[in-house]
Amino acid sequence: MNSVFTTSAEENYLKAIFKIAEKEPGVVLTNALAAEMGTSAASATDMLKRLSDKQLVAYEKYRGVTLSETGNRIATDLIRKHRLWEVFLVDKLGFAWDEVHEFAEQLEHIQGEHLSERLDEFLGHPRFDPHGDPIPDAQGKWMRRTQSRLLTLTPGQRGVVTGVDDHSPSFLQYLAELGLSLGAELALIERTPYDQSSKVRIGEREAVLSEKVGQNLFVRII
Amino acid sequence: MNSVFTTSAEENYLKAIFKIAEKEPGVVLTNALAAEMGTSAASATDMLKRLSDKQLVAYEKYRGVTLSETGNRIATDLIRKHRLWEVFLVDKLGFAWDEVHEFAEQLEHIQGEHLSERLDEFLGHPRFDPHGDPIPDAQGKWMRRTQSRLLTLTPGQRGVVTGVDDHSPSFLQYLAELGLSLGAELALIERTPYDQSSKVRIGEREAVLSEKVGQNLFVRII
DNA sequence: AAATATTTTTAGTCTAGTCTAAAAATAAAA
DNA sequence: TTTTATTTTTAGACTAGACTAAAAATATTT
Repeated sequence: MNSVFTTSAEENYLKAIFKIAEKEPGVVLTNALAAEMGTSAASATDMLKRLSDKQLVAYEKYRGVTLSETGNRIATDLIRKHRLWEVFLVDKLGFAWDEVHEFAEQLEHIQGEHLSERLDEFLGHPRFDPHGDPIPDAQGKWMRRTQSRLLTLTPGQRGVVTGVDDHSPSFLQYLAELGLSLGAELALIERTPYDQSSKVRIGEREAVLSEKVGQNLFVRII
Repeated sequence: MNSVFTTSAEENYLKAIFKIAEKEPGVVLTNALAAEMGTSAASATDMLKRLSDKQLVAYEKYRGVTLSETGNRIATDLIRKHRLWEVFLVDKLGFAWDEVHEFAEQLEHIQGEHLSERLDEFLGHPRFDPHGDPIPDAQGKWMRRTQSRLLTLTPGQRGVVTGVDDHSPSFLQYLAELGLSLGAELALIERTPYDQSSKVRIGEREAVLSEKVGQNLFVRII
């Protein structure tokens, strides 16, 4: 349906623009894009010209870039495929949630008719990936959800883990060791004013979580 | 385990060399390789130098090329992954046997630890792909099988469809319409001496199959 | 064995995507 | 508002993988 041929490199830039604009709405600057991609600003400028020629972005020299309608659609579809493949890798192949990103990074670029529809169907139309991130539907619509950072809980409140804001394998592994996978329940016992660390109960166990963890862990308050 | 980084382009050449050598054992000539790859002889020569530098092939100017131990291992592993993904696409995602080649052609290049082991496990260690081609095991060992071309049957003999020697979508679709999927039974009623066409019974139906079909359809005689 | 045909390699060019260094534009400070 | 700092773009070069045209090597005929 999308009629524009895109290379993997172009697709990765589109995703990066989407990701930056998601956190910081508005125009995306060349340097921010280069940093996100881990390349030089010169390379980013080069690519922005290509993407602009293909009408995938609105780009004004020195002023920054935004995704076009088509560019947005492609980026959304990539994220959809990335997250569907992650569900496949975890639910069906049995990988841990910290092992799947690199695979999905490759799998999201697989081209062809009906692949994501069939995959989505096979997986039972999952709405969230193994890290709790929402999976846009086939029309590119996003599921909205109310979740809070652990840091915003007050002592006595309880929550269910719904997602993370840091996808690094080390953080994900640490959480898994603590028993804090998606769906796990925790209760905030107290917060230390000095360093904003959170003492929590996880099932039978107690643990002290740093401010950094409190910042990067999402829960639904129950 | 393989420690040699290979690009998708290099991998496709290794597969092509393997494929040619499989049909016509011995040294593979540059022109044959170029034809198989759909490129020019100059491009093939270029790539042979690269593959030779990486010790993936034994290449002698003007004399042709053979796969090294490592090259053979990589090609075998690609075929393994290709065929495992085809099983996934047909058995799990519900694609038809004529729709999966292009997807698998991309999926076979996905890199990462343990992916094919996990996929193989998930699929129940299949020994043949949806076209009846054998899937080498994790050690690169091939399953050998006794099968005959339909053309070699004599009237009265019965067989089970075990594979095809032509993977084109049009042939595969035609077979599917005839009810000749993998595992289907047929009986040879008669063979016309004039054009070597085969009149067969498939369940309740009868069909006349051309010499070309008889040449490209494998059966196990029962 | 010489002439001709075929195959293969070399030489030179192209594109996508990367880089560094230098130039130009914009933003911030004096 | 002029100077300084920062950001962005341009210029030029590199690599992988492709191409065409020409040259060289091998194979086939006569």
